[in-house]
Amino acid sequence: MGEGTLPEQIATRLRRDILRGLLPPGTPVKERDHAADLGVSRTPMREAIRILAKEGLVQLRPARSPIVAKPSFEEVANNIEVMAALEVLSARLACQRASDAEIDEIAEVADRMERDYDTFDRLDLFELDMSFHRAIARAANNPVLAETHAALLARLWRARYLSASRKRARERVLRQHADIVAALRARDAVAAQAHVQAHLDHLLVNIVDVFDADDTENTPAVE
Amino acid sequence: MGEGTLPEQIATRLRRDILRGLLPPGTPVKERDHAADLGVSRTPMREAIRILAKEGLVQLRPARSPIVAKPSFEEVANNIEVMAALEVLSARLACQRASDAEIDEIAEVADRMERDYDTFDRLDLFELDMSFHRAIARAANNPVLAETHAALLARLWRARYLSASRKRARERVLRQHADIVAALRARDAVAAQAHVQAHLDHLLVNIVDVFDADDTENTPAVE
DNA sequence: CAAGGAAATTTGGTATACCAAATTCTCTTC
DNA sequence: GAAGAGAATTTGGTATACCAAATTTCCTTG
Repeated sequence: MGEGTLPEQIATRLRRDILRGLLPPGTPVKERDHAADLGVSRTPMREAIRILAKEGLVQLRPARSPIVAKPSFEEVANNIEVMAALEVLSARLACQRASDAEIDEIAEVADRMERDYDTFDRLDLFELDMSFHRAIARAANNPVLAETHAALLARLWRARYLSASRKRARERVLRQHADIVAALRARDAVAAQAHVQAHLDHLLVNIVDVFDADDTENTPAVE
Repeated sequence: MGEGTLPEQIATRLRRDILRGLLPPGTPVKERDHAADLGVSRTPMREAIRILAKEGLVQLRPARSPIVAKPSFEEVANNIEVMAALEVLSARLACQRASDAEIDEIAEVADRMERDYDTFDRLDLFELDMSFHRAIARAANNPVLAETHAALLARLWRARYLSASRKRARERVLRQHADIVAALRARDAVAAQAHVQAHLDHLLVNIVDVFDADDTENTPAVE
C-alpha cells in the first residue's frame, strides 16, 4: 500500500471509512476489532486513533471506547471562526514579511484554481482552495502559525467532504482570491485582512447551507 | 504517585527534568532507556514522548531518536504572536457572548492575583496570569478556540520557567488586568482587544529580556 | 416478576518480545 | 595509514500476551 508510516496509513483508511459513512457518528471505534480487520496489531491502531482524535473525527473518552464524533454544525463554525482569525493574522503578517516569491506561490495556486475550475472535481477544488489558504498561512513566516492553522484545516475534513457542492460560487470565489492576492502584492494589510475575512465568512455560509440540506434529508440515527 | 493517566505522569516527570536542565537541549530521548529508568514499559513512555512533542519540548525525527528541543527565542515569540491573535479574538467574542458570571470568573482571577501578588512565588504568579488568559479564552464560548489557545499556552512551559523574574512589573500587570476586566464588563470590544494585545506585547518584551540575560550568562553546550 | 448482585465478557492500558532500518565500529585491503 | 565494506549494536516500529476496570448479562432472592 501507499506512503507514510503505518499509523498514518491506518488513520487515512479509517478517515475514509468515517467520511464515507461506513462508520456513522456514534459508532464505537474498538481498537481490537479494527486492528484485526486491517490485519495490523493494536499498537499502530492505537496511534492512528490518536491522530483521528487530534483531528476531531473521533472522540476519546476515559475508560471507554472512542466513538466517531458527530459533525455538529456548531463545531465546524467554531473551527472556522478560529481559522479565520489565524488567516487574518497571516494576511497581515504576510504583507510585512512575505517575500515576493512566497506571494507568487499564493498567486500560482489561485491561477491554477482559475484555470482548472471547470475541469476539476468538486473535491479537488476544495482541496485547491485549502492549499490556497495554507499558502497564506505559510507566507506569514511563522511556523507556529502555519502549523496551528494546518491543524484547524485538518479538522475540516468532514465539512470538506460534505461541501462537495456549490460549484455555482465560481465567480465570487475566484474574485475573492484575486482580491486577496492583489492586496498582498500591494502590501496592503488592511485590505488583505478584510478580503480574507470575507472569503471565510462566505465559506461558513456555504457550510450552513450544506448542513441545512443534510439535516432535512436524513436525520442521524444515533444521538 | 499522583493523578492522571500513566503517560501523563511520565510526561510530567520528563517535563520537569527537561525544564530543570537535567536533560539539556539536544539530548536524545531514548524511549528504551528512559522507560527503564522510570520503571515503566516502552508503550506509555512512547505516548508520553508524543505528548511532549505536541508541546514542542521534544522534537520527533523520522527514524531517529527524538531530541530535547532548543528553546529558541524566535519560537517563543512566534507562539506568543499566535496566542495574542487568539486572545484578542477571545476578548472580542467574550464581549458579545460571555455571561456576566463568566466575566466574574475572570475578574476573580485578577482579584486573587492582586491579593496574593506579594506573598506568592514568581512561578505561582505566572501560573495565575496564565489562568487569567485561559479564562478569557474560555469566556468566548468557543471550545475550539479555548482548546487551541490552551495548546499554545502549554508550549510556553519553558518560557514560563525561564521568566521566573520581573516581579517589578507589578503595577503595570495589575493595571492591565483591571483594564481588560473593565472593558469586558463594559462589553467594549475595541478596548478589550487593545488591552489584551498590549498585555501580551509586554509579556513578549519581558521574555526578550530573559532570553538576552540567558544568552549572555551561559552559552548552550549543544547545538 | 422485579430488583439486586455476582460473574463473565468486553475493552482499553501496560508489559514484553521480536523485527527492520540505521548507525557505528572494526577488519581487511589497497 | 586511510578508505571502504561488512557485521554488530543501537533504536524505533510492530506484534502479542497479560492485566485491571467497567459493563452487561444472568442468576438468585424477596
